[in-house]
Amino acid sequence: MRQIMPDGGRDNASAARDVIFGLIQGGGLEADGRLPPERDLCARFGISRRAVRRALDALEAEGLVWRRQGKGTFAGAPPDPGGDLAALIAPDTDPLSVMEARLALEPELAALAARRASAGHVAQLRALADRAAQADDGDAAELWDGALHRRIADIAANPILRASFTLINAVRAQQRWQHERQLARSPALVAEYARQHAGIIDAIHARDEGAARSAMRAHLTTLKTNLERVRGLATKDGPQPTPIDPQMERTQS
Amino acid sequence: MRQIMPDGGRDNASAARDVIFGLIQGGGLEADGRLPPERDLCARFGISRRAVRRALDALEAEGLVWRRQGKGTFAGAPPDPGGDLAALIAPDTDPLSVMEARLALEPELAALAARRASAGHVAQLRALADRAAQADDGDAAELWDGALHRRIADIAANPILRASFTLINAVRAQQRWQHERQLARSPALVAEYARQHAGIIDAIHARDEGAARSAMRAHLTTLKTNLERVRGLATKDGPQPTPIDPQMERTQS
DNA sequence: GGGGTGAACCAATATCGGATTGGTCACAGC
DNA sequence: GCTGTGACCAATCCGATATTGGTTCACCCC
Repeated sequence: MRQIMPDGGRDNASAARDVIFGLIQGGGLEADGRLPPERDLCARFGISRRAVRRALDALEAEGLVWRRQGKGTFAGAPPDPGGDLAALIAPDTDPLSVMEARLALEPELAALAARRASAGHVAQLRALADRAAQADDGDAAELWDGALHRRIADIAANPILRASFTLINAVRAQQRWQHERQLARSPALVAEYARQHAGIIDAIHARDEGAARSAMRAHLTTLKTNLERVRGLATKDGPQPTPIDPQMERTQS
Repeated sequence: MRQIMPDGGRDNASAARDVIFGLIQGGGLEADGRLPPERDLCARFGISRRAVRRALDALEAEGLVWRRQGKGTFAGAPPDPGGDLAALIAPDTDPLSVMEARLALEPELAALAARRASAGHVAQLRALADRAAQADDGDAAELWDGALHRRIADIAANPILRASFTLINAVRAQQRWQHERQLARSPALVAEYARQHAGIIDAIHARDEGAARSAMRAHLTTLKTNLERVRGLATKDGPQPTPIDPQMERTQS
């Protein structure tokens, strides 16, 4: 069998696309998502390299694979340039350091957003806050809450702080402690967060940098307190700022 | 002459430290800041490798060099793990956004440092501040100033904020505007900076988080003002610093 | 001519082995 | 005790070679 289809051209490429797509979804490839070299696929399917490349072009256009010269073709999304940094520092982090970082960054982002937000921006923020408030489960609430905070970071329009904020999110997404975060999202708290969101957005709308900063700080402090209460069943000694020691996490829990 | 000092031990290490320090400041090393391998230094000074390593330990503790197994010993700050990230966002940055980011981050880092600094840490900071104050040229001053700020970030002991701070430094090192930074380092200003450094360190020593935050903010505000003045001279049309976004810079406040 | 095939070539990456370099340890000497 | 010495380990670099995606070209077939 030299060819998938008895006769050439576009039919070969299209058929190859489907077969390769099956490979991807069927899991018939390396653990890292790598799929065979183009030349191997040529031989396997008995078609020209051009047809294989056309098939891969299609899959790439669909966002199903990504390719790198000299490296190979891989299934899934291309790797995130900043993700490796997050993975690098993630082992040294804990919920406290994340909240510290958010408390350092986000109030300033809110202040900058207050300085630079347009009317359209404010409307976008209100829409996001509404969705967060009306979300009926914790997952949805967290999704919209995250989108709101991210939008504020966007409006602040500082590339460096934006990248730092993204880094925090990447660390958070590195997910451990997801469970605690979920617990800190009871309906009563979601209502409280909604009020605080409104306050932040009002301050941004009023172009009041100081108020935006304070409101964001208060919001994050509330979040931090609730997070500590949920997981603080272990560390009972109050508001002690807790050293960032690797071993602190392994006690009692 | 087999030894720097006729008789061994700590004297050799200490003398070697000074000679190597001269190498660093005298610029007698490769363009990338690399200094000779430890074994070469042994041969050159006629002392044991242990003594050389002790000398390098001291320099490393001072933050003047960094070492990597298999790679070498280098003068200056350790390389940014997120350097590629910095290169990615560098095109979108300008001196204003850098100072914004520093103003957002470093006051919080100073506050955390005040919370967590040990007596030894404070001593290190004072030593670095002294060197910065006594530096006789702008390059040296910037070297020691950078080391001081970096050490504060280290003492803050928050991995995420540390990474963000490193990101800022990477963007700054991406160097354009080096010239402006140089101009903002006149002797009179260096003296002013020295006073402010002392104030920051005093606050850290006193464990006064609020004072440390304020002092750092004041210091950076001074820096920003001077930088803007220098830049204002270069671009005659006032401090208008290339808006990041068409609609953002209009508020004029 | 348009589309396809095959082959060659290019550029980026991986891989492998040997050399280099910082990190560490055991032992001897004072 | 501390210091010097040597040896070894682990991470890194360097060069040569192979692999891989990207590109171009001549050629063929409807």
